[in-house]
Amino acid sequence: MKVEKVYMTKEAKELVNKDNLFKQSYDEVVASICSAVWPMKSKTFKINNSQKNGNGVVPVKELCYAMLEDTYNWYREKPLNVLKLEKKKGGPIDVYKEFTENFDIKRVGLEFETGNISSAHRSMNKLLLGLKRNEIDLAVILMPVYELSYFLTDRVSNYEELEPYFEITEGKPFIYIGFNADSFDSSVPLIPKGKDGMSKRSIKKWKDRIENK
Amino acid sequence: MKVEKVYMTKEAKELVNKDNLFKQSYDEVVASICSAVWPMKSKTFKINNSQKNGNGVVPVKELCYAMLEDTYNWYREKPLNVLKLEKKKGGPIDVYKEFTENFDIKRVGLEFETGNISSAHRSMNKLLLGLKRNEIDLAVILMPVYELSYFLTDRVSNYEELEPYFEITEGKPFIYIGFNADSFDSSVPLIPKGKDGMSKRSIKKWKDRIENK
DNA sequence: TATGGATCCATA
DNA sequence: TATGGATCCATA
Repeated sequence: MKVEKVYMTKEAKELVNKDNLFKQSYDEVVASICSAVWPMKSKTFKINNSQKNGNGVVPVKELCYAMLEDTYNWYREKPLNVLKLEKKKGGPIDVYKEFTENFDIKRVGLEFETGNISSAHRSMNKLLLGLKRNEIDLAVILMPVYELSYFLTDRVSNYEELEPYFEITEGKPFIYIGFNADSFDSSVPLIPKGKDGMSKRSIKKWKDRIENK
Repeated sequence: MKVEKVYMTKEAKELVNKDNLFKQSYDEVVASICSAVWPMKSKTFKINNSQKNGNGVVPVKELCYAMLEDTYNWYREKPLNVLKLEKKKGGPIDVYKEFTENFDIKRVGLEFETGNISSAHRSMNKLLLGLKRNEIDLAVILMPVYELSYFLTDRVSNYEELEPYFEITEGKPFIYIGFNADSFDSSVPLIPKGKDGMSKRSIKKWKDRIENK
């Protein structure tokens, strides 16, 4: 996969340009999404472009998650304290890592969005809440660009459709990353839809880290 | 239907409490949602509570829209200029009215949310964008409370699930209204799902108003 | 039961 | 084609 479009708010640019830990977090996210391939044995991500909305989305995230968790030690499903402690409703942040150097700690929250585009708005709002409550220091949203989403399940999140709303996060350290397939090829297998594509790899959850302490 | 939970940001309270036009807009929304009934000939809204997620949602909005449009002259599908003029992606605001008195004009945007809860986040963000660009002066979101949503299509928007995110709109004039059925009754018909419930009533669109000028 | 998601629909 | 929505799924 390749990164095709990136938008950083002014605040995010500052962090990434001037701080090594934030720079590292950004680089890890980019390296992880770039590591995704299709078909499984391929060295690049080729998408079957023979039919609009022909491919499912579930396997798309697998290799990226694997690299974030296994290579870079990010954690999955970090609950927001604001929701947990105040007994409010709401689920965890998708992917999370604390970068430390001496006594410095930088917390980065990432949402990998392949759900319905409306779901990307919830992700934005969740990350906004995390920033507002000072539970993360940088927010990142990863999603397909339009050109790729055209061949995935109808109405999945895509960079271009969320773009008009980027300005809502002005003043906050927010990064939006749009990725695309490396190539389009009508001869590669379609990515299966439904549960067929579910991976069984056990995920590296924040909860488990906490409990094992 | 009855209004069961209401949250107004400080800014919204000020507007509604101190300004007759804003007060009127709020009253019209409340009167309209309260006018919804089920079954069709009934005088109140009775929901079949015999099975979780048993009822569809489409017909729920019909009477409310009808009253807003026909009795109170609200318009449907008002495009945001920020999206239209700047050629950005994005659809219109669901319901809209300009209240005028002498040279005073108050613009109210309303989203009636019965889609997936994630869709309510998009509605929030769209209204935020409208406020930010000074295209509306007050934002309102109408949705079922949890107790009612339990008997509607799985995962529809509900007041309680959006509630933790209300604080994102702090500092903006925002009103959240949660409505509930008047009673629960396992003998009334289930509200049909799918296209069966579609009404054919032609809606009062902002576009048409503009074009008829 | 709670929550993020995946999928396909209806209409303009 | 574009966009909001409606519906049901998978997992904890």
